[in-house]
Order: sequence, then C-alpha cells, then structure tokens
Amino acid sequence: MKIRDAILVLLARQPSHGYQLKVDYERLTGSAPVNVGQIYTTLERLERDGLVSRDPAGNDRRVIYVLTGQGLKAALAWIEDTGTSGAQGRSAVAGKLLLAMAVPGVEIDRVIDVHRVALLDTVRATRRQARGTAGSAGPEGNLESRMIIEAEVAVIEAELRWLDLFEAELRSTRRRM
Amino acid sequence: MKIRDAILVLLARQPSHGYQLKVDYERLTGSAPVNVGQIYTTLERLERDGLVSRDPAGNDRRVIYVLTGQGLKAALAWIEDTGTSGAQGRSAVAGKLLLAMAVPGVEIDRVIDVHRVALLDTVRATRRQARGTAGSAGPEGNLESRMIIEAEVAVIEAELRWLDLFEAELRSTRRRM
DNA sequence: CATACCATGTAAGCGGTTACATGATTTT
DNA sequence: AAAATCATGTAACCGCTTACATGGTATG
Repeated sequence: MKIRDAILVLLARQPSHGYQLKVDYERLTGSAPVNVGQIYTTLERLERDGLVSRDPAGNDRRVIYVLTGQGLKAALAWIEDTGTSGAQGRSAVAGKLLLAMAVPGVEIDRVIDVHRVALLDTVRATRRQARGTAGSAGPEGNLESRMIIEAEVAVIEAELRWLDLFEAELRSTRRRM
Repeated sequence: MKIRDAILVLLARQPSHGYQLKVDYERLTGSAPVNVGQIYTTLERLERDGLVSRDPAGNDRRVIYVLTGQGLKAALAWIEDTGTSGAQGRSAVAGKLLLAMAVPGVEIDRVIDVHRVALLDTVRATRRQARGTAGSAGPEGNLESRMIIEAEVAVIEAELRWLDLFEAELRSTRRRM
C-alpha cells in the first residue's frame, strides 16, 4: 500500500494536517512508524497534481489539507481497485527459498527449518501481543486492532503452509530421482 | 524482496552479466519483467561497496560480475535472515479495507464483495495457468513453476480468509449495537 | 525550567518504474 | 534484408528511509 493512496482516503474522512495523517495512518492500519517527512513531500505532490488543496482554516502552526473533487474521486477509485490486491506481494519466504535452492552448497532443508521456526515464533508473539492489548471494548481490543493482528497472522500462516508444501515437494522430487 | 539481495544470491550460483541476471531472476522467482537498467545501476552500487567485482573474463560485449568474499558472505547471510520474513508485507486488502471502513458513505460490505470476487477470479486464473504450463517434467511443469504458483495462491487464499473474518466481525459488531 | 511531544520542513541515498538511446547478434 | 532479441547504459520521477534542523506547545 502506498502512502499516497492512504492519505487520499484519510482526507476523505476529514480535512487534516500532515502530522495528524501520520498518527491516523499508523493507528488505522497498524503500520510501523512512518517518517513524517514523507507525508509532507507526498502532500506537496498531491497538491501539485490537483488532488488536494490547502484549507484556509489552517494557520502558521498547522497546514490543513482538504480533498479536491478530483482527489475524492481518486480516493474512492482506489478503494474499489482490485488490480493491486493479490498479485504483487507473493511470499517473502518463497522468493528467498527458490533463489537459495539454486545455490550449490546451501543446505535447503536446514534453511527451511530456520525460517519455519522464526515464523512460528512470530505468530506466537503476535497472538500474545493480541491478548496483551485486551482492553476496553470487545473481547480483545477494538475491531481494528483485532483485524490488524489477524491480517498479520493470516499472511504468516500462508507462508508456513507454503514451507510445508515446499518441503514435501522437495522430498518427493528426491525420491523420484 | 530487494533486487540487490537476489543479485548477490544469483552470483553465488555463478558469475554472470547483467542481462543474464535479469533473465535468471525472472525465471527463478516467477517475477514480472524487471527493468534491466535497474540491474546495471544496482551492480554499480554493489561494485562500489565491494560486494562484487568485474571478472576479467568479460569483454566489450559482456561485463561479467563475480562475488567478492564479502559479497558471498552477504548472500549467505541474507538467505538465513528471518527478520524480513513475515512482518513487513501484511495483507494488501486488509490495509485498504481498514482505511475504507473509516470513510463515511463507503458501503463496506459491497467493497468486501468486490475484492472477494476479484481474488477468487485471480485464484482460478492462476490455477488455470498452472495447468496450461504443464509441460516436460513432473505432473505440471517443474518444481520451481509449481512452487511459484503455490506461493501466489497461498497469499491470495490468506487474503480471502481475512475477508471472511472481517465480514463476520463486522456483522457481530453490528449485532452487538 | 527542562523535557517531551507537536508540527513542519530539507537533504542524501537507495529502490523501483517508465522511457529512451545505442549497437551487436541472431532469427526468420 | 527485416525483425526480434541480446546487452549495456542514461534520465527523470516517485517512493521510502535515515537523519538533521527549527520552533511552538504542553507537562512535569
């Protein structure tokens, strides 16, 4: 997800200043801390391209941005755009192991184990963190927090399943030779 | 996955020239076509940093690069590095929908459906393509091709599972209100 | 008053994409 | 001979990260 698109959607909620966009983005998507500088440079490009404009309600202290008509259109279009959904990401581990397999001398089975253990640890840590965040609303935190956790877990579990498959295919290929 | 790391691993297989690295990279990881220009600029940086050097076996036509000791070390370290495995990617759809949900006026249930249909179509198309690629070795293509397909499918299915979860949570939250 | 946080910015460098330029080699 | 591919490069721009600079505001 590009920060540019996220900014457009956040401004479709309400006019905001740069720093507020940083805070909202991190909270709503569970993202790691974003460099604020990037928000400002992106806003400049968006303004240049006519997707956002400066709200006169701003002052010396804060520069408030609002969506233009074109900007709102872009935000809503991005929400429904399915082109960037599945294909681009793939699996981080898969790419790495398919390359590693081609290197003579690499003990691929051991590398698989190393990554499996790390991914299992990450799942456990993520779930533990979820229980730790259990607070005010709902069974365990609010809807957004829960869904952020589940998105991370879902991706990691997909990679774990792929590792199992890869291992099985390797064994079966060796047996065939 | 960064192209820089992939280049190091590919050179751990064998000394290669830029164009060869492009071809190998796309074949081994199932990547979309890479801009060759980036390979050359990356090789320049790697050379500058002492991770690769020019093999005298090259000529006017081809510039052959080889790993330095430091470069080999970096390649092997990247293969075993689990730090970049799970956390960074998350889910493309999840980030989008968590933002979209916050926008007043967006019919989130319909947006969920739009993305679900697109993801299901992508899975079907990927599987169909897999059967189309059925060729020489093995039941359906070679090991690499099969695992590339499975990596794509695994990630998309994770996103589909997350969509189901998200929909269920939305319904249950509404019932609670 | 000192420290932390709010808020806006600039600079340098890597990473990636699109596009273009140039010429050699191979294929049809 | 024409067209496709091989092979190397350059330029411009966006995107992201790290780091630094500057000053206001709020809190202890």
